[in-house]
Amino acid sequence: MRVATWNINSVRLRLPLIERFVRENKPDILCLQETKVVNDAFPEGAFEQMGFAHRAISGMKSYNGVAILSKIPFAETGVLNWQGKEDCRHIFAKLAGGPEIHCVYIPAGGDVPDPAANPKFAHKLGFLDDLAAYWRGRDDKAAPKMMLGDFNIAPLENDVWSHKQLLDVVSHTPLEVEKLLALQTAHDWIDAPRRFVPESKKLYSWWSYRARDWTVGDRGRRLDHIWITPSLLPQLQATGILKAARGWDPKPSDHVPVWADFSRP
DNA sequence: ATGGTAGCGTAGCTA
Repeated sequence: MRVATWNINSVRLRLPLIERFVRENKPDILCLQETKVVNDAFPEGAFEQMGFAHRAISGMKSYNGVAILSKIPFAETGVLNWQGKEDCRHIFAKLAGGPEIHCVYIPAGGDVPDPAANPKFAHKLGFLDDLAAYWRGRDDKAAPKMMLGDFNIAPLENDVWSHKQLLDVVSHTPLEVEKLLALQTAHDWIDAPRRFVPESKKLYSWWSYRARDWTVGDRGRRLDHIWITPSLLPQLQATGILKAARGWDPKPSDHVPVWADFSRP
């Protein structure tokens, strides 16, 4: 079973690229963030044709939006809200006879890394606190789950192109990294791609649009993550980050797909 | 220190 996550930055605009990814990489479960479309206008037919007969979507006008597209039936789906906002950032689906899958889009947090001066950064930190409290409060720690998506934080030194130069840049500040690690601890989450790529090696999933040439200097960040519970670790076979998708034509997302393969129990 | 690009939706917000 292959599970993938991709911040697609408009599901409607990026449909041809999604079709290419699905054709070439054959995910069984595809989690999307920043779909940027209300549910009524979500291109369900295109996903049906790609073989995703089971779909959980949560979208709003212009911003955010998450979706789980699946070839495997769901036993249950739901939407979760944090910080008192219904802003379409968290959707989950429990597979029939399989793990629970949480697709999350953590707020980006604006530009100023000070929660007193920047409400968007305060929202990001509060969202992380709420999510950690949710996972700390669940009493079924042993049940297999994964949480994946655009977390908008690159926690490790080699999750960014320059640790020193990004210490004051939202996405890599010590404050939000600390909150992300607290969230990780709250449910014993395992960082799946780092099981295969040592922390000493650079690993990115995002390259800014705001560069003339995204390949110059390889100034990336690992903002997109796949976390799994220890109960799923024995089934984890491989992970990958499809860097080539950053250069796909026409009009790529600034994020690339991250995937993980699991053996079926 | 600033601005750079992208998407939605058609101005300005968010990233």
